[in-house]
Amino acid sequence: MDQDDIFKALADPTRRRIFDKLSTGAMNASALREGIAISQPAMSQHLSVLRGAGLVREERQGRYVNYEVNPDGLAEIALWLGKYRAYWPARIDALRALLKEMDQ
Amino acid sequence: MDQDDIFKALADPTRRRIFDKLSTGAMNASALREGIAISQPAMSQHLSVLRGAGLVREERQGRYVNYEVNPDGLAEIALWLGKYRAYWPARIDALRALLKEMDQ
DNA sequence: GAATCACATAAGCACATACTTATGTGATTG
DNA sequence: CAATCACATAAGTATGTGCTTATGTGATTC
Repeated sequence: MDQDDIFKALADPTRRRIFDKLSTGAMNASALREGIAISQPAMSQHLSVLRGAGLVREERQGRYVNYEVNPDGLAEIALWLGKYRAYWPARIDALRALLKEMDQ
Repeated sequence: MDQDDIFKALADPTRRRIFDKLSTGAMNASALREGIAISQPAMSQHLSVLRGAGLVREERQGRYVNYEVNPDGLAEIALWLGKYRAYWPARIDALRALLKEMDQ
């Protein structure tokens, strides 16, 4: 779950799409496949990579496996981004607005 | 300069290291090589990828080419991260503190 | 203006990665 | 308990990627 694993995991557009879908709510691997043209093994492999990177968590539920976003992975990216705050100012108003939103 | 280019660019640890070094201040390709065991062509190729992703800008200065961080690339990552703000709360205090710091 | 410097580009190669088909595994169902 | 379901893993393959050596290009220097 280091930065290398995280960036490598997110380098694949399909995995970003899977992660994005998961962000709308926890769901199992079969539900994740709906709307994404991908085979069952491919989905399983992608989820394994996302899990290894700490971007996703899983939980067995009977014969289903429920997946959900793991905030730790996102926090790691936030920390990486934070290192370069000296270069943010120009276009970062949107991000600042989001954080204000969170304060409510 | 889309998200795919950005994440692919950052997926390589050498490129993240180059970007990190550049974040300490603009410098030319030769200066960037110092302290990083990398050939001249390899450096040139990495810089080309970073530039294509919009993470870095270049400017000819005589026979040198000066490189600097391009804030647009970082802003793009911030926007990506912003989509998942619902999952931030747990560990995001550091980021929030950084933004407060910027307000000063 | 010939040599040199800073960097880019070309071509080739070793390795990584994302997919496929086939099969394995643990849990539920009839 | 046999069949089926949800998912994981294995093995093979095609493509991508990061490096190398060799060469090209534009600018400076002597």
